[in-house]
Amino acid sequence: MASAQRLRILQLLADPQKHFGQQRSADPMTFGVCMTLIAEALAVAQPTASRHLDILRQAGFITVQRHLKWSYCKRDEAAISGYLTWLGREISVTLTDG
Amino acid sequence: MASAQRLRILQLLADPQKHFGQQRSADPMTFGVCMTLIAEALAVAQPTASRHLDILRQAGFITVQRHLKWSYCKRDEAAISGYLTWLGREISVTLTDG
DNA sequence: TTGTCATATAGCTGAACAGCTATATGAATG
DNA sequence: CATTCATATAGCTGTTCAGCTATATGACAA
Repeated sequence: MASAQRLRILQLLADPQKHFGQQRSADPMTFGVCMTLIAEALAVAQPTASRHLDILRQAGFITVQRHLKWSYCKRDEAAISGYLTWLGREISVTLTDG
Repeated sequence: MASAQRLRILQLLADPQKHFGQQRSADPMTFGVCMTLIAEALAVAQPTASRHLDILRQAGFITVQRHLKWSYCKRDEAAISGYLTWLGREISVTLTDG
């Protein structure tokens, strides 16, 4: 699931204030970040970002919350860390704390 | 780096005794597992397995030790768990112990 | 109800990838 | 020195994937 671009999205969303502080419609920390800003940050066209974000959503790594005309994307921390734990078990590694 | 087939190889090599107990030329636990047996276990042609194993070796996840006419593959536990730790930091997750 | 804006979908293209067969290499054996 | 066997390389094919443009959708604003 984790292409380089999708990892990058998860990285950006880990610090919304830093990367998306310019968002005016809603607080990026509380509500999440709208897709257009994410597309800009990745420097890809809007449909490209839309597809990446949809895949992340299907995989459960982000939630997408509609409000007015925007879709706000936010990390699902439990799902992300759960995935890493699963991956560690899958290849029989005892993870060290990060 | 981690395609499904390459994850599968790491899984198989996590328990050499169980999956490659039939290896006669050397103890799979101590020396590693030869490529032909891995190809059989994956049910792919020998060159296909050879490429996967070379990629795993380049990535540092396995070591390949030549002895007589065989190449014995073995997990590099430090590299694997180091990778997972790196991945966790990369996406800003504090890993839980597995 | 028309226009505008954010997002989604359709459909295309080129690159990367995993599989295969055929063949080369290199070491050990007869 | 020829043969055999494990592995590597070359080269092909079909599939997946990430990007794009064009266009549809759906909601709010005028």
